Amino acid sequence: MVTERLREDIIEGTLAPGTQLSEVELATNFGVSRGPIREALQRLIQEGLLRGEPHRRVSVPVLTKEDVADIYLARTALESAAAQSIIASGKSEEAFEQLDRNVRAMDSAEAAGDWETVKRHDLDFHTVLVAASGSRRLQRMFSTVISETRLCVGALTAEEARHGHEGESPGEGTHRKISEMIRDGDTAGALEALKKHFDDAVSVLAGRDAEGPAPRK
Amino acid sequence: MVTERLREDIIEGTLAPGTQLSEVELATNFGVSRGPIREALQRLIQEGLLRGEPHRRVSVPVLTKEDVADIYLARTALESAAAQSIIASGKSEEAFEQLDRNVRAMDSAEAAGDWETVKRHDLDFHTVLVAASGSRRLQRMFSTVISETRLCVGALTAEEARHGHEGESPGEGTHRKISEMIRDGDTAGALEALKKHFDDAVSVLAGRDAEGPAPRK
DNA sequence: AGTCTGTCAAATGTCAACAGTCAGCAGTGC
DNA sequence: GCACTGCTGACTGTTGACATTTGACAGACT
Repeated sequence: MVTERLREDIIEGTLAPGTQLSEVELATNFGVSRGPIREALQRLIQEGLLRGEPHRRVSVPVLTKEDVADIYLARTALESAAAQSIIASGKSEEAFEQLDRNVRAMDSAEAAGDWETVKRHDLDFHTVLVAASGSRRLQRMFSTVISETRLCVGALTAEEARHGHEGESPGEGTHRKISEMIRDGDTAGALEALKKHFDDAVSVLAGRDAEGPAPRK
Repeated sequence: MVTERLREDIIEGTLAPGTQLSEVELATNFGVSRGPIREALQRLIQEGLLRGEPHRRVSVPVLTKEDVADIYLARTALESAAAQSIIASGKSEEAFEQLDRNVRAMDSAEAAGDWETVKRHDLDFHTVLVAASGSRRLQRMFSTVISETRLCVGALTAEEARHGHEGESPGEGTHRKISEMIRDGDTAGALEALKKHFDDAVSVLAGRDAEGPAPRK
């Protein structure tokens, strides 16, 4: 339970990237001992939400452009495999049903201008996609990279997202396209749509934070 | 360090699948307190080498046929992505060099009849493949599934492996084929070779342990 | 006889205290 | 003035003991 709260704090951005965390401080803040704190930290380290070296304070990672690209490379691998698996095992129909529900929710949220909800349903869409594959390993691995993704897009605003897409087709439509490709059993098409979706996302995320020439040391 | 020893014990098969582990027992056996033991156990649980529920003893998982198929589905996803990434970023040459070294080592070990060494180089080949992609996430995720793979093939003998391949082309050649496909930049060919390699492996592993009709309860 | 409940032992989750290690800083020598 | 050495402080890694929960066994009731 303490893991959850810490995870939220990291993802929500309450804990800025680069922040160094002290075990005793966290322990007093959460009102528990250092034991549970250590477990939570270790778990989050293995999820990639924290970086930690022996005898050194754990810290919230600062994600470079390379990290962002890497995260989306990993997501491409996982979600492509999930889509292939879904189509290959003939579960396209029920997968589409669940996915479409998310797509519609996303659309209505966008129409209402509720950007936070759009983001949530976006993430949910991809989570549902991987879950529909029924693969425990895929889901386990995905849960870690989706956390890192949330870390990336946590502070992303609607304007930034729109800015990256300037002139292009509206990015939101690609979710619908992906789900329809899966429904139709078009593996190659689904993979292509997924890849394009992720390439767009990377360009948006890399385009914004011109966070200077990362401190060399 | 205690994590390493426990991991080895699990993978080597010293701890039979289904065994229930007690924290205090492990602590006394290793000569350390329960703290480090808990950390090690938690780490191994997140690696998939142990199963654990709250207030319940952790246990070595018994891998069903579905689990084996799932592990190899995950490996297909990861290694396919690695191969694609290697070719796309033009690192085919140096990747081939490293891979070929492993292939040759495997061949010589097989000629010498040293099956354990063959298995080790087999696993190393795939580890090198993923490492050559340069993706930290891919490597991180792969390290967990390769551990589970070692759990699968731990007790696999040369006869069992040969039995599964009866009549087919020698399974070892596929490694060479994969590395050559990567060298030549043939993405589709590499993916196909990988998939075939894994399908063979699954059929071998599923074919052996006719572990009866898994206890229903 | 079968089932249910009360009790008990063992194991896990948690806590506070101890030992070991690293970063920063003052002081000294060149 | 600059670099090196020794020290101080804080933090992590580890330990042993305490509370809480689970699983099982024995006994009584239907």
